Amino acid sequence: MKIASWNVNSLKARMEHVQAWLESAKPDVLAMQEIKMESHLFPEQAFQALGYHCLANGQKTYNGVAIIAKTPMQDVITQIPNFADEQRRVLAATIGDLRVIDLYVVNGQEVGSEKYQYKLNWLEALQRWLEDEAARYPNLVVLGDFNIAPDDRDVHDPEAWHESVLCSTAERNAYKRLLDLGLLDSYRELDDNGGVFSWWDYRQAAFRRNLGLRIDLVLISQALRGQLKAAGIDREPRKWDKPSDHAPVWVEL
DNA sequence: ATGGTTGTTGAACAA
Repeated sequence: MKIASWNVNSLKARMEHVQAWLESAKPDVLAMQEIKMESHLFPEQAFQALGYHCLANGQKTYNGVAIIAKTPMQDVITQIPNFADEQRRVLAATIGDLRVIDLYVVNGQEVGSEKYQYKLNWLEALQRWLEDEAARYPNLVVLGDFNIAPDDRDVHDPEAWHESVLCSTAERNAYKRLLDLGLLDSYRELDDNGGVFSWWDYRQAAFRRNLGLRIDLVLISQALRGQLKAAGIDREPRKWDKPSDHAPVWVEL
């Protein structure tokens, strides 16, 4: 079973890329972030034609997450419980014997900013929710755009990024607390090497120069560790014309 | 070099 995550940076702008990637990679589940459209505009029929069931949790202009899956989805949650938030950033569903939680973590803009504080508050609320989800669902997959590079191996220039947003100690500690719930970074389980990234800025030819960060992650619960066959980051779509700034990341269970 | 690029909405914001 192949499960993938992709920050598409506008599904309207990226629909052709997503369709092309689905036809080549053939994931059973794809969690998307930054669909940047309201739920009723989600192109459900086009995905159904490719054999996918659809769930969308969108809003106008910004944010928005969606999950498509080859089998039906149940027990859907579209917001972090007990956390007032206008922004559409989470989507959870049960798919077969898996609980899948799609996240578009707050970017945070700059350390010390209001948006950074919102990010830390959001991560704290996420932690409380995932404690419940982890207790309820042993077979848990938490994936998406985490907007946190877990450690310096995930950063092209750790000195330049030292204590800046996406790399700060407070963000990394919040990430570590998520792992303390019994979650594993599937990519790191199978590859210790640095220099492998999932996001490259559009500016300064960052992709060509591999000036990136690994901020798109697929976390799996320890109960699923024995089923982990492979994990990867597919750089190909980042080479296409008018790409998303993120690459799809995936696991095979 | 506080630059640069892209997407959405209509000059500014977010990433």
